[in-house]
Amino acid sequence: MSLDDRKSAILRAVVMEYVQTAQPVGSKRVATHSEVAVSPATVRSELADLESEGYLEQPHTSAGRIPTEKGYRFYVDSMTDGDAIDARGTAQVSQFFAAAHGELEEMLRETSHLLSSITGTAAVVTGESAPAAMVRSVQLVDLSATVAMVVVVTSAGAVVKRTFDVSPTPAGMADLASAQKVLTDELVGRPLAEVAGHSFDAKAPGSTFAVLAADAIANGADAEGPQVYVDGASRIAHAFDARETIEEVLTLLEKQVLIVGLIREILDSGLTVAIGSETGMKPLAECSLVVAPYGADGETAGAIAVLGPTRMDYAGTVSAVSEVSNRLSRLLREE
Amino acid sequence: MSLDDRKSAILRAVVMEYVQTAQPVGSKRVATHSEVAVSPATVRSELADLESEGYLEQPHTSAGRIPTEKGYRFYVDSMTDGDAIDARGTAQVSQFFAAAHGELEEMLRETSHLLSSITGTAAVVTGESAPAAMVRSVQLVDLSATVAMVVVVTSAGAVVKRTFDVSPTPAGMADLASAQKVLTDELVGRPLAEVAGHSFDAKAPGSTFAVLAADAIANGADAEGPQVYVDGASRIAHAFDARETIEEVLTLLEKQVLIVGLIREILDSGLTVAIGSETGMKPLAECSLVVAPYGADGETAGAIAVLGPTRMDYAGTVSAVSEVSNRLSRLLREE
DNA sequence: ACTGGCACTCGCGTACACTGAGTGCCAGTC
DNA sequence: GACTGGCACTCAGTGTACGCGAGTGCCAGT
Repeated sequence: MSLDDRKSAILRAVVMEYVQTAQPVGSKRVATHSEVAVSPATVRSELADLESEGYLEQPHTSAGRIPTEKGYRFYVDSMTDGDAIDARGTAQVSQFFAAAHGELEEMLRETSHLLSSITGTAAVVTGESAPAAMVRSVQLVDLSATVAMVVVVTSAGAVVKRTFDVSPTPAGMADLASAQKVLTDELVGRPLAEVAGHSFDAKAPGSTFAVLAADAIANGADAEGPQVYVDGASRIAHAFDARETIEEVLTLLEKQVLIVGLIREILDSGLTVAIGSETGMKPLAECSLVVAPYGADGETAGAIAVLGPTRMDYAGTVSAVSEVSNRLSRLLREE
Repeated sequence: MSLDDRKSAILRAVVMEYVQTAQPVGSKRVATHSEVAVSPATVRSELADLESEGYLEQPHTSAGRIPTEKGYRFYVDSMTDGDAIDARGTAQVSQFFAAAHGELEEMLRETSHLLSSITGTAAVVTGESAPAAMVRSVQLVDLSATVAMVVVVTSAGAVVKRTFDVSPTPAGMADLASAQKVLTDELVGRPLAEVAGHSFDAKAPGSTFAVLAADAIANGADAEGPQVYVDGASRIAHAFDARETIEEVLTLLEKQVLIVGLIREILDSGLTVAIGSETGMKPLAECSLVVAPYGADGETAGAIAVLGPTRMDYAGTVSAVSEVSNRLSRLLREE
């Protein structure tokens, strides 16, 4: 099934040319602007073969060829690391991570911005999914006579907070304090996910409060899910001409439904490229998604992804995503 | 300067018709589809007057009229509360606030979603700007040997967190605890803004830590600014046909530069409608912005806003924004 | 003061021819 | 046998011409 060298070179040339110009590319162009040293007529014959094998298609008879999904897929699979060299982007990434400061959430937000600006399209970064983290600290704060708030700090430095109604039980500051002690004693060091199932000693002072607080946190952790940072959504408007497509893609980004599939995608494999229908989402028929996990010590902390048109610079994007994912992982490891 | 009754009625009819159909409206249409009971010829004469006075314009000679900014402005100024009746929207708002639960940030996020879905365009909600809030609780958490985190809960239930490097001072858990006591004693009840200028008693145990933590918080509060929730950005793609416009507006929403001007806008006045160039931003030449403050007890906690095309349903949008702002304020007051 | 009528203006859609990029195929060459 | 130049063919895109129709401004009549 693999193509001979010349076909492969021609296909790669077509993809690269099309990505750059957004115009169907013809035999003459390939013959001139690539390392393939044959005449247009020969190229034409090869192009016809590639088309019949499904790697290319013609918008109409008298036009050049554009890659099909299969064509892109071949191109991506045949990419070597040599394609990835992009000094400007790498420098930008290095600079960014050198200047990175402590706040994780803030940094993830900025990471999405970085990725978007390097790749020139939309970027998505997901944060650590809450349930996996350990409880490091629990604190109760009374906000009013009837409402209190429980604040949990996790091992990753994330904060989960949740208000709850204390009116059912006659409240007092002392109860709050003892409830906090109960919570601290029993929950610190355990995974956040276990808070839901934890049973408290009903006799301990303040345990009624503690239960309320734990319930609140458990509900909150379920409801919230992982943090998601999106940047460069506006660049989607640049990539397509059909307003309808733009709207659909933006809606998807906004709903953050995307990331569900996205996270599943990278569970086992590492850096993944999904092209068009491979994303499994109808509105993304004309999009490609480059995803990579990040995390320290084999643990996946989250994912970074770039969403762009199928007609995107795969070499540059893949190298950018890969670079960012590595640096991000290293940073987490050092902390 | 005010228009006579008939001119006014005709102008209003043109605006409403144009908002609905997006087509330039001609004399015949006005004569038929409105309460103005005169012949098209008469309407034509009036339209010509309105045009020469700058309320309307013609895309080209043989087309109908569309409102100018001045025309929209007149329409908005002449709106009465009677225009605002929209049972469906009101019901939706009521239902939303009846089901509202405690978490402020979460609720503001959902509020932006609500506004966007009622009005069918983009919505922006800003949260309380941090510096104004009171410190309700301070807690220190050690994350690693060299990094600690300070978590401040404010009176509004917001959480400000910040990591800082403790390596300069030989650390110990005991110091952390006493630093926390110092911070709690000295800061609770004060505005967050004053944390920056606060001077600690250098002799107290843990005061070195306390200073580091306070600095971290002060820096963080400066850097972060108010929370901003944007929803329905994708709907912008629906409103314009020029990809360029879409991209510019989306970029603006993304950069959140918008909200700076927006907040200034509503400082003194209450609910405000800014039409086209009135927004003071070039990319918003074809947009209008409906802004209202919300907050309890005369204190402005934040702003809610809707951003749509100049050709928008002002009556419906204004009533929705006004309704949401009122309900939100009431909710805050009750807490 | 309003109205009907009329000549006029233009954007828009259709029709049509022309151009040019690109193709497939074939005969000729190395 | 593989490659190439040449040729006829296809067809999107562009420009021009033209009729249609919506809408206008103006004017004379009520």
